[in-house]
Amino acid sequence: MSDYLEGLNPPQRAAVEQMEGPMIIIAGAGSGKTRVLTYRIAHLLKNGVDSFQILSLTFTNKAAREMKERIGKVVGQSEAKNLWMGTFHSVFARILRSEADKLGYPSSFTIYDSQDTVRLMNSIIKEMGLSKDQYKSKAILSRISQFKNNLITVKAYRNNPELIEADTMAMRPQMGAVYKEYVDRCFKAGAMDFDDLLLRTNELLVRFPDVLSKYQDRFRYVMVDEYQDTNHSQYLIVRALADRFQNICVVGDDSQSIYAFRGANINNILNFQKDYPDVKTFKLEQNYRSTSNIVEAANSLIEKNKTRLDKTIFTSNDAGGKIKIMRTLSDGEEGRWVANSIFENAMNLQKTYDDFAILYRTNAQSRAMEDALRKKGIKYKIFGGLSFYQRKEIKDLLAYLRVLINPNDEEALKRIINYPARGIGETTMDKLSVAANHYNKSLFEIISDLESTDIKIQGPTKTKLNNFATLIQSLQITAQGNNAFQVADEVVKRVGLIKDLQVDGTPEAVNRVENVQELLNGMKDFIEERKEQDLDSSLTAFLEDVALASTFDNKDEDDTPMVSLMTIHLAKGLEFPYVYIVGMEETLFPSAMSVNTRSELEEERRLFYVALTRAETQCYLSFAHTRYRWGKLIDCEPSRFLEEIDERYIEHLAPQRNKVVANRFVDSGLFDDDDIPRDKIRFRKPVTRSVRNQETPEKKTPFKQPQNLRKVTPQLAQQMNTSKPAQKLAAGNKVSHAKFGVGQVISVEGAGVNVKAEVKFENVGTKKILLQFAKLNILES
DNA sequence: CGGTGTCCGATTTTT
DNA sequence: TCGGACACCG
Repeated sequence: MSDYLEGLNPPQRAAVEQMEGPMIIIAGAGSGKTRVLTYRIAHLLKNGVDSFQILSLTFTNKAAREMKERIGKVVGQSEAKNLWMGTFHSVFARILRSEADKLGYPSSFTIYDSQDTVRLMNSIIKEMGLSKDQYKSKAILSRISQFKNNLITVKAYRNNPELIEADTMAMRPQMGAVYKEYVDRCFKAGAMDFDDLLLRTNELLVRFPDVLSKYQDRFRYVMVDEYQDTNHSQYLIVRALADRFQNICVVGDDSQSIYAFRGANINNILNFQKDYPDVKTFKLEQNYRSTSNIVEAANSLIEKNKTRLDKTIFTSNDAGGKIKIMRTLSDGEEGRWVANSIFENAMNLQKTYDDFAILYRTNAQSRAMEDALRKKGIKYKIFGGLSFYQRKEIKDLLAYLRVLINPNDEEALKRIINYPARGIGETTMDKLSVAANHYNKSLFEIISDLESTDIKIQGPTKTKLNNFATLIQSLQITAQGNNAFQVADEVVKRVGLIKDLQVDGTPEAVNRVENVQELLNGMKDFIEERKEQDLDSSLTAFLEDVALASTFDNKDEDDTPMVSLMTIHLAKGLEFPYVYIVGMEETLFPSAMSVNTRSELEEERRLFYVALTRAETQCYLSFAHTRYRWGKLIDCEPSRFLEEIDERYIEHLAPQRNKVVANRFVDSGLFDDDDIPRDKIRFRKPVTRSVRNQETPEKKTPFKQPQNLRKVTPQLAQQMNTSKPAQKLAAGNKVSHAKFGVGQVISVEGAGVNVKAEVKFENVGTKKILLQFAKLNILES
């Protein structure tokens, strides 16, 4: 019956059995945190708490799903399915839908993803006539994100001279106006961005005490996982909800806080004890995951951080192998070494590729690894990067669906209004925008009732717009009473979304058609799954799921063992027997952006700590002396983090470089035991080299990517030149052109349809002209 | 209006 | 080095 308590160690068990009151579980890496969380919920349920009364917030959808499943195994699936469990964003999106009218939003509001917000910001900056160099949309958006996560509304911003001053100093005096316009436009479009899901929840709870009261009463037990990564906005929500019953349990590890860059506030966990004076604290300090060498190495590293909670991770696991450090000359060699090492380990130790992971600081580093793995014939999968749902063809279809549900969704509408091409161009769109602004209506409202405006749009264009409106309206009718899959299928057919692609026939087009097909299949699965669980399976629900899905939520259909490649951020919460952490170099890891302040550097160190503690059996670190970055070959120095690990736990695989004549490489001094102050060396900027890499470029073999993974740029088959050369044109020829007049050919380049000539015209100067189009008459050769 | 070529910026991490 | 945004021509 309560046998689930048996396998727990004393602190774990104590945490599980503590049901009431505020509590914090400080859970070191690999200390069985998920287990404790799972069992604690099961324990609550077994002790008479209603599953509807438990709210459990996790960091990823995947974590939520897994936990739900595990709880189901203890208490039964039917009981588990009523739990409110999910990410902050998905749980509160759900609540916001049911309360949307209070905030003036439609319950079918759209969730803008980052691509949508960038596009919107671009148009705002353009429309406001601001310089796009001073107002970089990404920078503006991240500033706005900061505001929102700290509950600084437009109004609050305007009343805050300090912020205004700061933005003025940063050459962005219009920041407030941009912020206002952005918020207004989202609101008009019935759209929320990621931050709005939290901000609007706060608004809801503050402005409507009865709503707050309702959810306080409902969620008598609140649990938050990865508490160290919550931002201020999330903090306030949790606090408000738990205020009545004070049954709040947060779990986290300050040493694994790695999301400060997007607003996570490590003080939320550091100060939890101050927020709830009668808090009960539980520390899970025994690591069950890794060898003691790994645990001790990680400990010796994280000790270098000043701001941390007091805890000591220990393990009774075997010592295992030491952390192995490999030094290579180039990033290419690093890749080859990793691939070889994985190959040999898999062979010698009888491991499958699932047991291996390659972790890196930046996505760009994956390329060298991919090349090497591919060459070695090792299967791999990349997490992160462009997700399935971000692909053009998928976004196009989703945009149609979004418009059906919420025609005011401006970004979706702009995306599809002329795709497939309907002859509705920029000029028309500009006119519509102006009208929308003038009449304070959405674009779609204007389009569907052109007559009531004095908009000057010509007959043919008018017809096109009317046709578009009719198409959408009739699809909207289809959308009623049909499920998500049926609607999408209908859209594909009626709109002719994949027609061009099917005709096209290039491998790339075929792939796109397959992707669309896969989305349709995905929708079928979604509907079935949701129905089984008695959950909302509407189109709205599907779109929400997609908007909040992360790369991890892709379902893996291919189960051949593959090496996992991902950024360290993505690796949090995962574990692998063999872990390779690559690119251990200054300015890469720690990132050049993070070495200026202590807190940023400490976050990088925590990131490294997270990376190390992913490894169960063996951990490898590698760095290269040269690396291609920004298309240039640059010199690199070993990361300072390498020498922050206690030597006792380290083994160098390559001869150290101090005594050898390292001719072209300036000695970084890393392995020297000299007395030169480290800073002097470390902060030296890498030198850009002009020397080209001597290695012969590897020939890329066509490679079929596994499903759902980041797409490798399709290698378009070189277009064969079947058409006859347009003209026999050579340098020196005298030619005439209808528009440019007479000139002399300077050079001819390119092949087939791409033949172009550089011609120096007497009157208009030098032009490059594609012979396929331009009619050049040869006057003299 | 639509397709193609050119130029510019990106590379810190993402729910 | 590569992809996206923009300009320009037909």
